[in-house]
Amino acid sequence: HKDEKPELDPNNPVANWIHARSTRKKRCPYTKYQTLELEKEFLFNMYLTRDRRYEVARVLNLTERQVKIWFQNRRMKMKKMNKEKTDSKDQ
Amino acid sequence: VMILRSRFLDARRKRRNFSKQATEVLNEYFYSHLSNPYPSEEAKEELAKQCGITVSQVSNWFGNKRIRYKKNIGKFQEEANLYAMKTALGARQ
DNA sequence: CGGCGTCGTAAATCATAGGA
DNA sequence: GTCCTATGATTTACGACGCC
Repeated sequence: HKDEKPELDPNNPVANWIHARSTRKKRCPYTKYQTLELEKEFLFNMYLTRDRRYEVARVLNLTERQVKIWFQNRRMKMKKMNKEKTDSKDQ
Repeated sequence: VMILRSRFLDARRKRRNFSKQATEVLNEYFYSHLSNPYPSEEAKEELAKQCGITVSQVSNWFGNKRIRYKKNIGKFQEEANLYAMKTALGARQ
């Protein structure tokens, strides 16, 4: 018989998996205050203007990149919550 | 009706470990796709149906399983062998 | 091209179920 | 009930790719 799929290394099943780069910043949980303020801002508007992003980052001592990503993640969370709500209603 | 609804919501609020059969199904998929344990959306839906859980829960399960397996392959060796054997036996037409 | 959008995920962490 | 580990869910941080 033949090897149809490239089973690269049976001793290394993990070799082909997705791996985070070593340069990735370690996850750093935000404080209650930071999260609360971010939630308040999200309630005000789900999408940030550049000025608001700068201001929020400055006040919470986060980078603009962190604030941008927090909003992206928060929107995905909202989407997931809405889906679960409609799914349970529609059975 | 309100009682049933609230009971249902309460049941959802408390985390429960998945049933033995559900875990069995998920592990069978995981170990039979060990070189690429990333089920497609369609596969996730099928697994969710078989296990009686949501697609999100299937995604969570695979995410947790991949990282925990990778972090300590040795700890899962026995389990891996068990499911490899099970798959091999089942594959004999 | 740059930058922000979503989507799917890694990895760490949280919360607590469950069993000794 | 206490202690501990396993397990399911949530939280940061990216990579890949899309649109404008």
